[in-house]
Amino acid sequence: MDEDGDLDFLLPPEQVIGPGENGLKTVIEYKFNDEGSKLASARLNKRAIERRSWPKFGDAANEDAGGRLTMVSTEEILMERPRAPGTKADESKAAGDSLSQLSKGGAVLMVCRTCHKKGDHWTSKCPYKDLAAPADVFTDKPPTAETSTVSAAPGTGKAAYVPPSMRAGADRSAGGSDMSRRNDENSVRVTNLSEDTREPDLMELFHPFGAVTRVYVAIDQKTGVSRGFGFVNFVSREDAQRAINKLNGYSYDNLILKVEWATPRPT
DNA sequence: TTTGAGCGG
Repeated sequence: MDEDGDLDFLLPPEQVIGPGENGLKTVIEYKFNDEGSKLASARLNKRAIERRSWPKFGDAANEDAGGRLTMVSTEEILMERPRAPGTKADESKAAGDSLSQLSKGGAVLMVCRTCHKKGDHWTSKCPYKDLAAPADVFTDKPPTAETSTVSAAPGTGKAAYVPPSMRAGADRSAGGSDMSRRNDENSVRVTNLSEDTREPDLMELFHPFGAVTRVYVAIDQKTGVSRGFGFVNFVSREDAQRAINKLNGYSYDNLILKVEWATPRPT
C-alpha cells in the first residue's frame, strides 16, 4: 500500500496508547517526509470507534455488536480474463489483424531492426541480415574503402557495414585464423544412437578426447523419445578429429555409432 | 528412419 515504504523498517514501531476512559485510542506512527527526515505523528482513531456502531452485514451479520470487527470472507470471486481463448477472438478478427500476426506476439511490436519492415519478420529472420548490419549500429565506425564492402540497406538508402566474414571472397573454410567462426566448425554429428542415449552419455563418451563445449541429443517433441542422433562440439578441431577416428564405428548400446563432421544446418 | 530448439522487442 505504501508506495515508498522500502525504508520503513528503519523507523520505530508504531505505538498504541489506550483506549482511555473516553474510548479513544492514541496511535503514534513514524514516517519519512519528502526530505527523507523522520517524523512522528499522533492520531486518534475516533472513526474506528464510530465504525463499531455500524450495522453488520454479510458473513458478520450474526456476530455480536461488540464482536469481531473484521471477517475473513469465503466468498469466491471469479476473475475475468480478457485474453482468454474464445472470449475476444471475434473482436480481433473484426479489428483486421491476422491471427498469425497476433500469435507472434503482436504485429505492431515486430519491427525488423535491419530493414525496418513492420509486422513481417524479426531481425534474426530478416532476408537481408547477411547483407547489412542494423542501420543504427556501428555508427562510430564508418566503413572505409579499403576495409569493407559497402552495400545499401534495402529501403534506407544508407550504406551499411559488412563484417569481413560476410564479404564476398571471405575464407569460410575450417580452421582458419577466424576464431569466432572456427568453433562452429568443430561440430560432430553422431547418428545411430540408441533411443535411451542422452546428453550426459554423449558427454561421457566424447569428453576424454578433449574439451567439449556442448552436447545435444535430438528429442522428438511429441513423444519425448530420442530421435537417435545428436551433436557434440569440441573446443579443438584436432580433438574432434580424434574422436571421429576413434568413435566412428564404435559399438555402443548394441548399435554401431556413426560419427562424422557435422555441416552447419541450413537456416 | 536418423543434420538440433525457440526466444526476442
